[in-house]
Amino acid sequence: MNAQSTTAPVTRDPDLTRSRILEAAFALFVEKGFADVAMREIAERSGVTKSLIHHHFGSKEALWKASKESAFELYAENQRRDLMEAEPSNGDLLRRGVISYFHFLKSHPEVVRLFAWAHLERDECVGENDSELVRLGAERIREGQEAGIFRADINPVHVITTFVITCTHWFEAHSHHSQWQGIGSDEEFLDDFLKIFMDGLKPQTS
Amino acid sequence: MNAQSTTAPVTRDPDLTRSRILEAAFALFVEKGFADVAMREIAERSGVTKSLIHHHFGSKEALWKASKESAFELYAENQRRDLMEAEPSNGDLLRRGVISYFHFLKSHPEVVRLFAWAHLERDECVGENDSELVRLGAERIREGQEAGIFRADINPVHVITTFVITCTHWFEAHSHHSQWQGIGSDEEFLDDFLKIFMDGLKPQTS
DNA sequence: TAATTAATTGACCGGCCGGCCAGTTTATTG
DNA sequence: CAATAAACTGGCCGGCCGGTCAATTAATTA
Repeated sequence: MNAQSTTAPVTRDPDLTRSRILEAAFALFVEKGFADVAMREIAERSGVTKSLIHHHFGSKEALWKASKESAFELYAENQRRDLMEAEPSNGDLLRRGVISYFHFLKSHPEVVRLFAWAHLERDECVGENDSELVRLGAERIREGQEAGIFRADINPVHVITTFVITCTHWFEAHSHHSQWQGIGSDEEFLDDFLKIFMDGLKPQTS
Repeated sequence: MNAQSTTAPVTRDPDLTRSRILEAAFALFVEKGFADVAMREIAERSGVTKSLIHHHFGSKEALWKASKESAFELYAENQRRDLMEAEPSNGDLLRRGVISYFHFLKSHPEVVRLFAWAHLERDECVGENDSELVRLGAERIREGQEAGIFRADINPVHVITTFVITCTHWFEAHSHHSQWQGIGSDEEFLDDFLKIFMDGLKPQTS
């Protein structure tokens, strides 16, 4: 036990520091949005000086942007995997896609909330980022339409939009409709939505 | 032209003042949310002193609450009218309800945004306020199910939830999906959604 | 009209905001 | 090992924050 043993053995790891800051900022932004988070809070939560945050990220805005980007990475990674796995093009493909999307959102409420904050500040990069994914999804729908699996009188992009919107807002406004008498659980709602959605997409006889 | 003619003829109207303050606050809260609005801005916009706002409303939080309530009044008034007009119970009733709801949101973006802010701060009064409306709507669906107009294997509340969620999020996340290549106009999306929704609700043969 | 009440003002408060800067300490490099 | 760069700290800045208060002015009441 030498003289220095009382002070922590200070070893530096800039990458770890950076990620710790981002992690803390992310959590706070998710919870309270950009305007209501103070740099001081982020500093405290990440166990780091306020100045050090500026050293690594430059400004609060930059940190906010980085948070949004890391949320989108989570999102995009999952979506890409979904599209890859979706190779076997049986009729059930879309159904499984919706279920997978729903459960991704359910298990990643941070992403849902961060996107919601971004929407309110009319952030456009969110849409830029996943437009390619939507394009791919819509292409699959179009194929299904040509194969006679889905009705052909609907814009394929609107098919994707419909289920994306429904899943997203189900979780985004949970505090709202969870108070509605008689409303079911996540799974029960998903089941009912899928009945309407999948049957509504069938080629209509009449 | 007497000596006082240069100074404004100061006549007081507390009610007008109050509503001017609320109007300014409402607009700012809609645009930037609670945290990012300063009392000073509200004062400036309404042409009134900051102290006077406190005199009339007490605090920033109270003004925020008043804004949310006035948004809900707009919302509820419209919904009630919709339900009243919906007396003739032909099969087309639901379709017209959805269309009406969609156009209400389209013409009241302030309401959409204020509700979105409220969701993010996990405000629960929004849901409390319209749960009665949802109950009435769900009752209509249930009647339709008993009459054989709608499929009976779905929770009526989920039918209401599905279209409310879709319409709301369509406008809430406009900045997001408006960037998706090939997406249509408001009306085109509504048409396509209605095709899926209405046909998905029909009693299924298979 | 005198007295009381309510609307309105401007100056002011402590406290927090994001950001900066001059330093110290550790790591890297030559 | 010396020198340079990078990580990191604490203290400080001007400015804005929501809120208060005493004083002034207009409306109401007796």
